[in-house]
Amino acid sequence: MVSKSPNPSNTLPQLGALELTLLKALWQAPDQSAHALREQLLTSHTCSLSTVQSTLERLHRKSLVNREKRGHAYLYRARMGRAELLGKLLGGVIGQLHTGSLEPILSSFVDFADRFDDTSLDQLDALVQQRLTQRGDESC
Amino acid sequence: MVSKSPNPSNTLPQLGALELTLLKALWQAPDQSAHALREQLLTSHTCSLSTVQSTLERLHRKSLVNREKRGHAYLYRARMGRAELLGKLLGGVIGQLHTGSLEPILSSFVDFADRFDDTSLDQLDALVQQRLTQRGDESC
DNA sequence: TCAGAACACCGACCGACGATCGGTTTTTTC
DNA sequence: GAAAAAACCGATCGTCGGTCGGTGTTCTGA
Repeated sequence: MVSKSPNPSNTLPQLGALELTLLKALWQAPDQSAHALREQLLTSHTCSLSTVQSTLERLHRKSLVNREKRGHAYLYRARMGRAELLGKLLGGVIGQLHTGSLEPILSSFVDFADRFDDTSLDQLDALVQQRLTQRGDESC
Repeated sequence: MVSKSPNPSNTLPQLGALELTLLKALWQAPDQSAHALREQLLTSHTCSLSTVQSTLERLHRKSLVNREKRGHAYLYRARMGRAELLGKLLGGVIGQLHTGSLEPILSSFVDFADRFDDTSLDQLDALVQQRLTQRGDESC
């Protein structure tokens, strides 16, 4: 097991810059080798193959990517989608600051959405309505 | 030297456990001294006064608390409310994973809210409606 | 079959950061 | 002026992400 309990469940491990870059690359094109990923990054970020491998290894330990041996190389693939990871990270941040009541959280988020652009509140409204309808269907 | 040159603007500084604890204490009762804060923490977390002071100093450097000299001691006060900080942190996480389009973000959040408990979607709906109405008022 | 290429694997180092503390200096206060 | 209290100044420790080189293992093609 990897736990070692360094984390009192207080904070979730931060994602580093390269980790994030690799995840994004894997979302764009799954099942890539370390070699391919490094090639793909060369325009924006140059580093050795070892670095890419180590970082992928770390992502694997964090259960953020799966890998499968193809020949003698690994093919990596993101374990969860962008939206799912975002949900997890949001949950982590919220967990740090929650008061028990959900209202301040929702309020903060509506606030955030409202500041984003002019149409975001309407989009949010639409999504909520859609979800409410959907829920109504399921419960009957 | 204290180095500085903090963030490559990639990730926002993580809040540590003690930092968070102190922040929460300051939200509950503003304008407290390091001494008072330490006293208040003794039940859950014992550490020296120096530790509390250093941590408050760090929060001050991060512009998360203001302080004012009262006698020979500082009185600390959170610079932003819980909801505001939460908004900032949400923005940070979202900034790491945004695709340009807002929709996946909103979707992730609705998803998160829906899983939280049975009433959260309705609460969210109410908040959105309220905000929409409010916005309509302002624009006229 | 065998040599070289490609890759995983291991360990090391660095810089940043949060937590922690002790010693020293400054400020209050009696 | 002396004692108490607090700020101030490092110093240490553990974790983490990024970085790399060396070594061993596995393919692959001539």
